[in-house]
Amino acid sequence: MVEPSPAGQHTLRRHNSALVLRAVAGEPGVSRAAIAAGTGLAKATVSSLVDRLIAADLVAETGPVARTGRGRPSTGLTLSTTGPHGLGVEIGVDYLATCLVDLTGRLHAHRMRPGDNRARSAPQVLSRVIRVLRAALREAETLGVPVGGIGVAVPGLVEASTGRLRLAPNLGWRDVDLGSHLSTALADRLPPTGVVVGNEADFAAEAELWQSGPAGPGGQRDFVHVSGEIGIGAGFVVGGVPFPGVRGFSGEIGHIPVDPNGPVCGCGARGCLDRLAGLEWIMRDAGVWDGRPGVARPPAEVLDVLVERLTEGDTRSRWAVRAAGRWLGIALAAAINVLDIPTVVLGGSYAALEPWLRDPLCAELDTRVLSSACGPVTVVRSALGREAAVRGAAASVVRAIIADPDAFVVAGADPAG
Amino acid sequence: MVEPSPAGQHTLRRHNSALVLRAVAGEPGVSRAAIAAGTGLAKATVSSLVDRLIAADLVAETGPVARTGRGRPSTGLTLSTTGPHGLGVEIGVDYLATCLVDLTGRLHAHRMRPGDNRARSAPQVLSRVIRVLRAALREAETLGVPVGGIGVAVPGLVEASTGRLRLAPNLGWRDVDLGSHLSTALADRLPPTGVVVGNEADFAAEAELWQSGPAGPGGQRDFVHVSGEIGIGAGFVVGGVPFPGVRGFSGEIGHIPVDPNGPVCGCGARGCLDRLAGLEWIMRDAGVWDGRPGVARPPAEVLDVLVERLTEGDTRSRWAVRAAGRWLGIALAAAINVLDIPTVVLGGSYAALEPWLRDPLCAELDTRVLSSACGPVTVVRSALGREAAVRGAAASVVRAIIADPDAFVVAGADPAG
DNA sequence: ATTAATAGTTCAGCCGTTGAACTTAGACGT
DNA sequence: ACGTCTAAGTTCAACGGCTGAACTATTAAT
Repeated sequence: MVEPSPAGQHTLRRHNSALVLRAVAGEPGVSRAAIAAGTGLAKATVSSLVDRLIAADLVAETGPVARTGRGRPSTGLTLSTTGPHGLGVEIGVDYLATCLVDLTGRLHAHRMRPGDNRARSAPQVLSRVIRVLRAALREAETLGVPVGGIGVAVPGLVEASTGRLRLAPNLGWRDVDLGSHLSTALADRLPPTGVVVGNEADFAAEAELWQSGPAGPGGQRDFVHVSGEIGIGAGFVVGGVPFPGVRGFSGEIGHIPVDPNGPVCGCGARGCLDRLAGLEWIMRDAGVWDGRPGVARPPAEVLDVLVERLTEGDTRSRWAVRAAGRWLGIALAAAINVLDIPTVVLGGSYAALEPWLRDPLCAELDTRVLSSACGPVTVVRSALGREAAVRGAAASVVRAIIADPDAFVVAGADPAG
Repeated sequence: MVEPSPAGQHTLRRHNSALVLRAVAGEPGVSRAAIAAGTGLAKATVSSLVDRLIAADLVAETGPVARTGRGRPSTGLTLSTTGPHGLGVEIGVDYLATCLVDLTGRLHAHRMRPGDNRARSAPQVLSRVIRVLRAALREAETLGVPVGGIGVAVPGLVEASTGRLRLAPNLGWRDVDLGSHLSTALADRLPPTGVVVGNEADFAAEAELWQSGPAGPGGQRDFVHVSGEIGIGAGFVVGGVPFPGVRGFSGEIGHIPVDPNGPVCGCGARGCLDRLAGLEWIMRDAGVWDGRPGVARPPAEVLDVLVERLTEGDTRSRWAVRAAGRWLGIALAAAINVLDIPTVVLGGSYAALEPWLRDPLCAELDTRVLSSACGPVTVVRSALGREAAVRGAAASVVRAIIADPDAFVVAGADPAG
């Protein structure tokens, strides 16, 4: 929704600060003059804004030299690497991951702590999350970098307005008020932006957007990022901005009915995509894993075994992945007909399976997406691995700062000076 | 996308003008003082902005009296009924409709001209559209009301960036540059806002939003409006704003695959919703119409026959509509899992069938929408009939003016003064 | 008639942006 | 080595829009 608030002079500053910072982020090393030319702002304005951004340690000068040709050489500007960092946590089904990224998106610290979270109660896991976060905050302190905010990725429906986790089937959680719980527990060290909770698939999409630079994956700033794991989720990016849906529950493509009379899914419905193309079932169908679904997860190595067999040409594995590709194509055709986002990024474990998923997937998309008559649906493979969600959680903090730096500028200007 | 343009003082005016105008639109009869209190702007600012809006004839004073109690009585403000009007045209499969609405959304003139457009070539239909538009413009002139812009509703994929109609299966058209064609043909009488082409389902959703007041249907400003006719389309409204998708092709729920191995649809794919729950097929299955699909359309009265039989309790009709309701539920479950818009408005011919569609539809939604565990999906019936699309086309013109009046204010201030 | 209360206007002041003039700093040519 | 040229960045008066306080206008209540 458009903000229904009055606009004053400070609104201009805010808007233009964001504009300038975005220019710096989009083209590291730009000069003030180039920003002025690119944005349409006057040189004087850009200088004034840049000074403030430098004072807040969001932007840094790369040094006074940057030879171009004739005339006074320009002073390059970049996002400050000593500015506020984003701290990301992912509460996975069988691990806890953290990472720290700077304003440019570069990874500074990454930790992975295995351990089945389904075996523990929500409070147990939460106190572990708090310990892990405190450790990460300490680590940032020893590294000498300030933490701007914390992003928390969870595999479930997160209410955007409140930060409550409403439903996490794979964790077996319901109605956990993650946002305020973590905020109060960390009240003594709460970073400026606070704690933002979100869905892992949405964060993964954000990481993809970040990783692939300002142009986005495949040169697109609009894409569907599919996180294919045990459960299948999607994150949407429209015009370079995440689309969270009304309440934040968008992207649950794992529960699109692709075969209305098909097998029963864990959610109780019949023929959900999760049940027909989820990693667990692909592995069962391929015969690379014989665990019962939902009881214990296939270990990460099983994916490697599957890929190996696929490479060798194993018929059963190939058949299983082809079938999954077709079902995925049907679900994505539904999603694209609904949303009109003609680029698909295969992420998570699907990235590794892309060579074998691609053809059956594209075949379904070509016949079933109405707008494919007006231009093909592009399918690309994610550049990021399984750490996409954590990185996205951390990056979302940083993205929020870049999208609206002014609050941070005035807040940061006081203690800095 | 967020606009990457610099913000100056004029941007403030623009934003705040829209803010004030929206306040007037949302609560007809408000005083300047109430607007100031409601928006947070200073009284002086509101006065200044209102004066400009009155000068541009977007706002009118209702007369200097409006007794409240003690103190100086307030001067009520409303949207001007003599201000710019929106002219809407709908190119239906077997009719051409026009209408004229004022800033408040009230219908001033409405014409319906039957005639099968599939029998004619696109240029033939276009010249007829131009004649019809010229007639409507003359009529507006004799009524003494200015026309602010023209909205054109078409049953097909319209490229938002260019106004080109890329594909209209039910008309048999491909790649018709409606926008620029109409603009040049009407160049001598082109209204300020020009010509905007859009999908009929999107416009219908916009009409629904308008009709149901600032709160939206069912008190929601987020909903999926389903236009159920021969083809099934949907328009999405998120936060009170239409969601057009990346290229403007969103909402093609008629081609969601609901039964991957089902019957072949006109688009070539198998088991599309159109083929299983489109009006033509409901009528065939119900036995109220025996025309061959796609050859000639069932006349409008057939719907009345169907409704009559349903009311009488005819088993075959009820069975056919129940089946359609289930398929529709499956498709909408997919859409809602993707988009997270938990309110469905049944529009078009589906509005008349709502009593019989409702139960099977809701049953599917309850089991198949993952987030239904966090709150039920609401299903309501549209207040508007089949004229929703034309009205939406006209209303979209007016909505654009209200959303960004400033361009109109400065443009209108010159010739007015 | 006086007082109280509310609506709307006027005006000096503040703030951010702007464009022009100015300063800075290196490259090129002789 | 020196002056000239070019482009980057800064300074400053001016402009436009918002604001709060003071002021006027208009009605009800005492």
